[in-house]
Amino acid sequence: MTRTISKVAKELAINIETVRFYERRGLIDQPPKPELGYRHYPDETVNRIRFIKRAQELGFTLEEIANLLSLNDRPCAQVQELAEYKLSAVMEKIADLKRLESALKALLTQCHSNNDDSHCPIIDSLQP
Amino acid sequence: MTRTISKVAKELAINIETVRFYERRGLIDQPPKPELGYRHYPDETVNRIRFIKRAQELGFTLEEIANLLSLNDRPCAQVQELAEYKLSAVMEKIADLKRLESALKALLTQCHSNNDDSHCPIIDSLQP
DNA sequence: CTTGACTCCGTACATCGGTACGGAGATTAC
DNA sequence: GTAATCTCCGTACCGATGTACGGAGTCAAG
Repeated sequence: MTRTISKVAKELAINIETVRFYERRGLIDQPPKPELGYRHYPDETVNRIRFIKRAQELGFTLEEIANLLSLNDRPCAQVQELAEYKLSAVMEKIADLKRLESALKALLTQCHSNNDDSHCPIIDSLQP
Repeated sequence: MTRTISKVAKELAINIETVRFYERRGLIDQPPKPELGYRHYPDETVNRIRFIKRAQELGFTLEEIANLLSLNDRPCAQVQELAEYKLSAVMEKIADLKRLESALKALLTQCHSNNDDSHCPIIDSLQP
């Protein structure tokens, strides 16, 4: 059951280089190099990378994920704190984007009621 | 009325380096260097940078802004198209972030009804 | 005239999350 | 046994938007 790096990558549908990158970042351990042959990767590594990928989907950065991994079996309160911080960042970003959405919609509305194609309300709004 | 680069930067509350960066990117022209002394920047440059900054607030990238600038006095339809594309990107991003928001909120709710601090539902949810 | 502030220019560095490359050695398939 | 594939390792690069640095020239105030 020797799982070389390419097996890991295939299993997780990621790039070999990404696995190495996570090793360099200290997110996963690099297994020892045997006297003969290639390194082989335990289940734990695969599970850890799955953890990383799921946490990424929740919007955590690799640095925050390193943090989460080190908190494993640590106070739930600390994990909560990180999640709450992330939630507030997400909510703020949503608010920003909604403002942007409104501004763009308003400008487009102006364009739609404009019948002079050689002159654009959006461009006007950007002028000094 | 000589406006050197630092005057431009101060007037717009940006960095000198940023002005130079926009020159390198071709977003603004670099004024000719006089035989004696420093370059001086016309009103037009200041206005152009204001345009750039406003367009950035609407979420356009520098590349898109270069596009907008070149469209100045061009068909409104082309500007609209860019704005519509940008609007749809913004809306998609909002939808993504809302999904994320829900997921984080759900996890935090689980944490709040958890009374064992040494064990965290969020961490559990990330495990294989 | 000297000192300090400003400009000019090219280049390198920063972030974030990877991706690409290249050469040497190891392994596997036929 | 030989060819094709894989691994290992270090390093460089991507895109986006700047920021920082260093040395030489220039200007302005006292």
